[in-house]
Amino acid sequence: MRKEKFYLTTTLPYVNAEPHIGHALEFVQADAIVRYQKNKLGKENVFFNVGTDEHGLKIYQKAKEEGVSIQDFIDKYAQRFKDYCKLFFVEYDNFYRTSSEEHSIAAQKFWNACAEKGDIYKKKYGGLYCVGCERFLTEKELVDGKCPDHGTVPEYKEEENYFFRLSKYREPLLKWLDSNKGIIKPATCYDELRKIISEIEDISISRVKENLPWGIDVPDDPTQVFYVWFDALTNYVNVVGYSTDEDRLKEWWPAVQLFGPDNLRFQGAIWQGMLESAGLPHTKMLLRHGMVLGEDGRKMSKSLGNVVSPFVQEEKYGGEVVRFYLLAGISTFADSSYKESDLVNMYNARLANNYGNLLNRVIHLANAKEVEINNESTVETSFKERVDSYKKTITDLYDAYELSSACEQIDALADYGNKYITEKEPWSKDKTLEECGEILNNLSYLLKTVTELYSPIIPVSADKARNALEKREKIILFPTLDK
RNA sequence: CGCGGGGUAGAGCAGUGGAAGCUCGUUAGGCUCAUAACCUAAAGGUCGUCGGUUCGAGUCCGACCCCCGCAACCA
Repeated sequence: MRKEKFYLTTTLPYVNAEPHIGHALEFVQADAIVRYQKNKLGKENVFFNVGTDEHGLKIYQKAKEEGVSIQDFIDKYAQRFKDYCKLFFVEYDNFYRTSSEEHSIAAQKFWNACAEKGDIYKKKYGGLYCVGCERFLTEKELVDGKCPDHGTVPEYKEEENYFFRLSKYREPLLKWLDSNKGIIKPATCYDELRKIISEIEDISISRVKENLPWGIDVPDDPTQVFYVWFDALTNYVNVVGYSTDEDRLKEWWPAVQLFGPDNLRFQGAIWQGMLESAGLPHTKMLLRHGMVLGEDGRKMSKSLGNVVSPFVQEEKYGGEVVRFYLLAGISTFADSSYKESDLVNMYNARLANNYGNLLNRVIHLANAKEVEINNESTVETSFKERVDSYKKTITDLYDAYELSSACEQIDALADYGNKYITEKEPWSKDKTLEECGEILNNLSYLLKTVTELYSPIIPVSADKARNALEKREKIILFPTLDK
């Protein structure tokens, strides 16, 4: 019997700008889910893909603007994103780059698969074209009928592009969604996605190469290149062997896909249509995380001046503390504000005062009284049952991808430990050494459990805590932060 | 009437018909093993507004007000 496999992928950030706090949220959530699954299923049965989306007009333009070669430009940003992962302890199994040779080949094979299904056709497309921008503008972008960047009136121009027959999959996709209602989180997205699918039309999937040299060549048509989304989306299957290793693909795909609010259309509708066209199974689970808003509750933007820099935050508090806040403090699926005061409060309350402090209380007392701890076999049954019932609740939450709720329950378990030690008073002179030993051994089991459950969230500190507990070394893991 | 989410104690949130809750913060007391940490208790809300259904509504229905996100490439 085949062992259960777990494959999770994030979306691939588009590398035309520096990583922002939202990327951190997605990466960190993904990493926490993956670490939990690796603990549960074993590392070899879990696969974690991240990467960067490196084609398209904006990158082409940006590189030109900066006066560097496209290759240098994308290499630099891919590296920025790799470093970014390291900053927040994100350990991916693969970093996918859409500029790679293998990606081009696989994407072309994907195209051919859709073409063989009769789902790709050529069509003339007309629109307002700005010569300065070298691209079509939408009505919305225009200011007084002029291009906002160049101040010129765009001209009507026609271009012939390839289109993907997405409309053909409208009904099949609705059917799929309706018979898989639990496939998307949060559940409130279900109606939204259903509406998106019910309104999907065919989409343009290529650009004229003359206008946009930076893209993957369309098979058998040297005048056209892939529209960036159409190649980028295929990465999720390419990375696990699409077109190169059928067995491997079957072993891993479908994946759990994590993405942001603006990506519901692409991941939930377009990509699902593409999969169906190519004869591949649909995504296993669609997780749409929330948006990190500014302290004022609005979307971060330079003009509002409410942008939180992940680099400044990391420098100030350390990657793990920021990570903890993103996972425990920021709502997992709903939009929520990033507030530094909340970060400090939550860190102090949960990690420093509750968990960290309890760890020291137990280690310190165990050493002072010279009693045995870390003996699981002698933990009091009723106490163990209590701890294990918390553990069950928490692992259920992890399995449901409810990260912030899981964190809340881990905190509740540590809190139970603090109440327990206060009530039992193992430091009291009235207690025999035997009683004291039992109380502290119970608590060491609780701490071991808390540490294990926290390890997907704060992996480095969890390691240190495990070590400290085993060696009975007193350690200030989480120094209190000033407000 | 573009689509969607939301308005519950100072802050952040849970709660979808039956005695208003949680965390942080605040105040008071206790403890003293511990990172001025921990424990207990208290104060603090006419659940956006108005109307309706019901024996009973934060919870259902209607209208309205306000906030936020999205609307073919910013997670």
